[in-house]
Order: sequence, then C-alpha cells, then structure tokens
Amino acid sequence: MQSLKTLTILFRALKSVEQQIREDIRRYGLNTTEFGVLEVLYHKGPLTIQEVKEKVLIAASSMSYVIDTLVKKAYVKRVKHSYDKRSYVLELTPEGQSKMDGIYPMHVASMRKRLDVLGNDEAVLQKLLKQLGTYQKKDL
Amino acid sequence: MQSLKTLTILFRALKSVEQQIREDIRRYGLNTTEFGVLEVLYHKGPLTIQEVKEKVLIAASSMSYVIDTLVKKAYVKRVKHSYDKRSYVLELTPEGQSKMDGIYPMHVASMRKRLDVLGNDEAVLQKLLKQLGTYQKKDL
DNA sequence: TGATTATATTTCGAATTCGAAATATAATCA
DNA sequence: TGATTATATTTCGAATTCGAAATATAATCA
Repeated sequence: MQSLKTLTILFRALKSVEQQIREDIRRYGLNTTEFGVLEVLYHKGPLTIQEVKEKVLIAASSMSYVIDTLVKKAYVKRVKHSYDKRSYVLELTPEGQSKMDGIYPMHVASMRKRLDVLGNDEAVLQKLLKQLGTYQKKDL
Repeated sequence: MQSLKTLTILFRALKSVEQQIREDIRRYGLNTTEFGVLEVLYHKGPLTIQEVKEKVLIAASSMSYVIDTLVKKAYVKRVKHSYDKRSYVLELTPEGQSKMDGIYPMHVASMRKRLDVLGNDEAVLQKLLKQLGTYQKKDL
C-alpha cells in the first residue's frame, strides 16, 4: 500500500469512539481527558504525574491543568513523592474512588456494545494498534 | 473480552501517530486539523463545508474557525453554493493546491515508514477500524 | 400555500490544549 | 565535589475546541 487511507480510517474511528465517550461521560461532569486520568489511577493505583502523562499522552502543561481541575472536584490529590522532591504522586481520593465505582460499569457496558461488533477480531485489532503505537521515530 | 483495553490501545496509537503528524507538519505552518481539511479537499476536490465536517469529524463551530484560518492563509476559499443558499463550497486556491503538492509526498513518506511495520496486516487493520468507526449508536 | 421543522453555517463565551520559558531538584561527569 | 545537563512540574499567553444560541434558508406537511 502507498496511500494513507489507514490513517484516515484510524482518525475517523477514534473521533467516533471519542464522541460516544464524551456524550457518555458528560452527564457525570467529566470530559474525556479527566476521565482518562481517573481511569489510569483507578486501574493502576497511585502513580507519578509523569507516569500518568506517559499513559494519557498529553502535554505536560495540559496535565497540570487537568489535575488542578480534578483536585478542585476532589477526585484526586497530589502527594509529595517520598524521595524525589521534583515529583508528585497522584492518587484517587475516596470520592474519586467511589465516583469511578459508580461510573465505570456503565461506561464499560456502553463501550462493550460497540467493541463487540469486532467479535473475535478484537484481539487482532489490539495487536495491530500496538504495533502502530509503539513505533520508534528514531529515523524521522 | 470484557475490559476496555482495546480502547486504551486505540487512544495511545492515535495520540502517538498524531504527535508524529503534528511535528511532521509543523514546519509547514499547519496544525493537524488544518492539514486534515486541506487533505480532504486535495483528494476529493471541492466539497461543502458540511461534507468536509463529516469527513474530519469536528464541531461545526470549530469548522468555521479552521476555515477562517485557512482562508487567511489563502489556501482555501468559500464559494457560494449554486442553489442551496445556506451552503458554501470549499475549494483549494492555487496556493493551497501547490502547498499540498509540496507537502504531501514528504508526509506520505514519513507516515508510510510507520505504517509499513504492519506489513500485510494493514488491510486487516483498516477493516477492523472501519467496523469500529461506523457503529450506529441507536441503542445507547 | 403558510406554518413548522430541519439543515448549514456562524457567533459567542468558556474550557481545553499546546509549546516555550521558568522553577526546582536530580543525575552525571570532569 | 562543583559545574553541567537532564528530568518533573508549573506558569504563561496564544491557539484551538467545544456546545449553545443565533441566523438564514430549505424541506415538510397540514
């Protein structure tokens, strides 16, 4: 292949999924980035801001902003890192925890409906997207 | 499957690709949305604002903004639709055309490098992403 | 046909995102 | 060890994005 059709399709798929998530999650007073951060902490437990940033792939300055928002909403708190004084560890507050406990099952249900159209190919899609995502751009 | 791992991977893949595109295209003074709009017109020829919006999947209000930007840069112009007075047809100016002529080959080369890691599975990825993207959310 | 509903686009204000520069601390290396 | 370079985070200003409301025109239907 030589065209970039694949990228076009990738963009459209994501935008479409993102729109569903946005609408899905809006009534809980969260946007997709906020939800993304909460989701990481929900699944991985407390993590450094830097580590969260590597998971959600947004600019450092955007991280600061999202975290401030989540702190204001009392879903998350910054805890000084034990030995690296540059860092903060992010963790869910009890409110954040129970917020996610309340939201997450519905979110999974709604999203699974869409993902289920893939059937057994879901694992294949995962594999291919991982290949795409982990490409090292050393040779650009 | 029951988790949303697939979505996580989808997001990461896209963000990573998007970052490459952003850096790739930055030196040409364009951002990803602007480039997306130009790309659609470059490939499909003149289209209604509405039609472009359906391709790039951004909010109508964002469309107005991007178009204004592209008009200021003289890459694109709004032409009154022949019979539907609500609509405008968007088309590349000669400047827009030659800009894309200049940029596009490099962009393809850079992106193909990444896509080529997929090998023959690229067609499979397209198929699966299309399935994901075209899901009708009638039953949400 | 005239009233009502739908569609295409823009305007508005607020929220979000970015990149560059600033700040603070950690790691490296001469 | 002290100077230099690297890393984690925030601040800043500008750019981008959104959704709701406004505007204009088209389509529908009583």
